[in-house]
Amino acid sequence: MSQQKRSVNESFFQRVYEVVKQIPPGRVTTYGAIARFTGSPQASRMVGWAMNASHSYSEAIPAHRVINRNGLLTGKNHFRHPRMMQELLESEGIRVEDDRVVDFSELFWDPYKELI
DNA sequence: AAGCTGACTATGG
DNA sequence: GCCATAGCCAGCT
Repeated sequence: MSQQKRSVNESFFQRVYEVVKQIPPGRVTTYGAIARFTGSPQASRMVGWAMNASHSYSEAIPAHRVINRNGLLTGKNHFRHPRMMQELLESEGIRVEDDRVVDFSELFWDPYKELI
């Protein structure tokens, strides 16, 4: 029973990680898009929570490629250094101005379209 | 144990 | 176009 419940929880986090891991370098996506793709359209907060928990995950999760729907780097404060998120993005060729991804709509990576 | 919080988002005024 | 509200749900107090 409890094992079943745990597997459900793992499934949600697992799915989030699986999606995030497949974001190509130089592209970004949103919490909402991942939440929709993982089956809980309104659970975008949980996606952020999953990113917070991604530290204890065995594999590296490119959490810096997950931003909010406005293209803002809302999660930067949760990195080891607040500027790390922007630096990682810029190292992939993404321009960031004032905590916002430039040309966000063009760089947006939609799991539904790209992942099928 | 019940309630608050939060790396969000959509909607309504 | 900004502010308030509500839905979501795991973890923390």
